[in-house]
Amino acid sequence: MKIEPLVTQSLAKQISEQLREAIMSGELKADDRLPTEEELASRYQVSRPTIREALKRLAAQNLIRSRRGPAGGTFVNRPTLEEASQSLTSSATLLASMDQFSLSEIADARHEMEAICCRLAAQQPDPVQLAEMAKELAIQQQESLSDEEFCASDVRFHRALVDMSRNAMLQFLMYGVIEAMQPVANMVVYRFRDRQDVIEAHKALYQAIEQQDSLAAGVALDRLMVYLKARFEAAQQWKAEQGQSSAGQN
Amino acid sequence: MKIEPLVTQSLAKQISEQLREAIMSGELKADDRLPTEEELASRYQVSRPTIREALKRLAAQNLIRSRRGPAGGTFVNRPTLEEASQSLTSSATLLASMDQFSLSEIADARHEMEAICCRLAAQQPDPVQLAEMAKELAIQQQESLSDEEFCASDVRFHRALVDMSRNAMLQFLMYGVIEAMQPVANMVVYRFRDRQDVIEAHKALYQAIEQQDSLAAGVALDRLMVYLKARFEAAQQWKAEQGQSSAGQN
DNA sequence: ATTCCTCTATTTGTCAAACAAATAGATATT
DNA sequence: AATATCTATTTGTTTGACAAATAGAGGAAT
Repeated sequence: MKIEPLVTQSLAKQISEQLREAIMSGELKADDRLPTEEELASRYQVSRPTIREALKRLAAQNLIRSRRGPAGGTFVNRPTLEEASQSLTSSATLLASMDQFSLSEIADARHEMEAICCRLAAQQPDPVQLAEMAKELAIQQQESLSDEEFCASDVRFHRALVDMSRNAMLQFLMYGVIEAMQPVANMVVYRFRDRQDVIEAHKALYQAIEQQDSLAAGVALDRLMVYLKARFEAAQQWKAEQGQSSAGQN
Repeated sequence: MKIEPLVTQSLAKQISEQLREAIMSGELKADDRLPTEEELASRYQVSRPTIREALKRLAAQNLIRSRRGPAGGTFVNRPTLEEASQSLTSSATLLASMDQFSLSEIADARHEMEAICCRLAAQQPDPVQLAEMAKELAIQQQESLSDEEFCASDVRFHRALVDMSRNAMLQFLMYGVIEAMQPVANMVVYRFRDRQDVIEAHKALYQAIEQQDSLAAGVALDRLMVYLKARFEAAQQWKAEQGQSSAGQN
């Protein structure tokens, strides 16, 4: 006689799993409207709060959205690369904050992966993204730029580079990885001299890709990444020391 | 006069965001116990169902777990690489199912990224993972193996390779990417001859890494990946045709 | 004294019924 | 014809209650 483990999971969890399957399998397509909460409740033979908990689980994963009113209801979301990347970022940030991996590992992974993008980009650079990079390069040279704005432009510059890889999966991953480094990047104080160094590296990167010179692009990226990694580590150490001393003061 | 958009978000969403912040910032550490639902309700001045909805959102993201009874309650989860990779997989699968990117893009991304892992692994191969790879290699040569078991062993083989990169961030990403390809991989029917080809490539890969020959490892991986990609595309096309004809029959 | 059982208090899981708030569409008014 | 109002529908939130699991305390039997 085989004893089955019964279903001891909460009803809400089971229902949300079922709906999730339906969405993933394509049974429920983007922008499809789900039955009303009341109808779902009667169909699953549970109460409305239980249905609501199930729907909230899905909403937390950005799989559905809800609107009130007639013609309102619950609809299947079309996931965007952007949102998916953000959830990847938050996973990575969480893992990092729980010491599952270090920031230097993130930096190394980014370095390696961006090198791929560099190579792919240099193979057939796209004028649109090239123009984007040039634009950000110009922005970065404005001396009045705040540190936040400089970082934001830096992110856009690298995203344009990633876009040129013409591979959406790589984009999805890289957006997430780049984003995951922002908290540290924003901690770095860019003095005038530092910005100049970064901009020079960006320029070299831009020109190499424009000229379809993957080798030079790789070299320029290496230079930039090694430089950034050193800055990150310094910033992180500084932060650790601050934490130490302030902890000591308490 | 500036009109602020007020807070039109649902209470549950706001609360879950606040708790999420607390977890991410480290204010709430792993295995910490949250206040009871009732206490949270009174603290936030909302009803218990609202609190529950907020908690369910977090539960859906694997950030918390709940147990009934005294000494029960809601606890902060320690996220694992494994779980995070699974959520990455499901994001990727979802995006793919919604045509945000194609399976060939996933395959290409995996190819490029696994090449990185190969290079890193060959730099300083780890005996433990090498033994793991050898073990899986032996398993794959059993002729009685079912297709599913062959695929599962294939996954473990590649994961061992990825582990040798000694970079947890790359592991996290690669586990997800490899997993994202499984639905297609499982569709492929491996005839005897095909398995032999795959095993040969695995052998070459294993030996190259063992001998710290990154170049040879790269070549072996290229061979394997090109081969697999061709098989995947064939399987995918076959599936599309099946869908077409069965759709016509209905 | 030790082991086992039962009982109890605590906490999450589920339900029911109701009202609030938003909103699209119909209807009435100017 | 344009605008304002009403109404029906649907999600958002509250209250109150009971069910189910479970850790720990206390008692009974060996």
